[in-house]
Amino acid sequence: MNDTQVAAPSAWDLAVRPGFLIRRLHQIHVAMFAEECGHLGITPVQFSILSVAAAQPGLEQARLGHEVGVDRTTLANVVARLESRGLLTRAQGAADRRLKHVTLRPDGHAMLDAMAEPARRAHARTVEALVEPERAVFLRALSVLVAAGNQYGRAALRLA
Amino acid sequence: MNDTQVAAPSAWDLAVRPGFLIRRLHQIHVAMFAEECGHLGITPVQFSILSVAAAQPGLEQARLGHEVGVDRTTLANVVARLESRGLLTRAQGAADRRLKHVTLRPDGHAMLDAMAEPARRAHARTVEALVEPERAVFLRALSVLVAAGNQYGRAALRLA
DNA sequence: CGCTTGTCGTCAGCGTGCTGACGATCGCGC
DNA sequence: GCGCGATCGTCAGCACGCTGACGACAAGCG
Repeated sequence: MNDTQVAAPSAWDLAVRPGFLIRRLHQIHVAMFAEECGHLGITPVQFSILSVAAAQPGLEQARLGHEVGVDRTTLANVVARLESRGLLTRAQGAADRRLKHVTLRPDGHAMLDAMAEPARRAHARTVEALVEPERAVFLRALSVLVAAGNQYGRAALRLA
Repeated sequence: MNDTQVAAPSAWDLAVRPGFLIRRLHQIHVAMFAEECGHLGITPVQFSILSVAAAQPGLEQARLGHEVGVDRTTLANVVARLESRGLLTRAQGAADRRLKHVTLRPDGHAMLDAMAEPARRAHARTVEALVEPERAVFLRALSVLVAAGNQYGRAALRLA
């Protein structure tokens, strides 16, 4: 071990800090997603929201946020953008008037269809550099870490 | 196999999309980092910039951005914040007057010292849920993916 | 010398993600 | 019925990260 004194910054290279690598990989994935899907003007988060909204029509914003791991404030912004583009609608709840139910419109379904193939490519390319035994291990480890840390932040997933 | 028609969104669960997991893990790490270091008012990106600026005093903004994988526009914002807090200085270059050389001030070094231990904990906790053989494999895979995708986006690392 | 090309820092603008706060509403206990 | 706490959506404000554009400057070329 070293003296706790030794804080020589180059000794603790950025490239070995897990959080640093995760941030960079996220940037890389977003760039690849933009390359594949940019012409459609949809971001990864918007794609996730459309996917869940298609699978569970009428879901209210709070639950939708839990499904996609998006903070309710952020979700309101993103959904507002998608609504203004005519991809979905927000309807105030009848039983509980606090809720706003989100439902895809035809353009939203069409967008999902158009995105299926390019989005699949973007996700595949993100982990393409790993050869097969490692890739599966990596993705499993990723799932483990996300499940373990799910309670952190405002955007905890519902996790079934 | 399915008809390409079948776009049933729940069939392609969010939780198996690599990019989705990476985004969530990044959120989780940021939350853990805030929990450990929030009282110091420093974010992960700011910590990376301070680290590199300490190791390579006088580095200009462009190179600094390449070292930390931060777009030059974003870097200008972050550095401006750190400067306004007195943690570093920006000095216009003498030889090349386009450049702005970034150098840590004493408060910046003190901040790095104060952050060393909590930041180390935040990074460790991010991958804590993996037991040892898998953790090393995961981190190596992360490095491989970052190296492979480094050229994407505006924030490519210099990679030695 | 002047022109072109390229780099560096900056700006405006947008999207994601967080905090802290607020009004509106619901459910519970009384 | 009424108040109390909890929840839902929203707002203001801030930090990252990107695009496209711009002025300032450097370096190469004719």
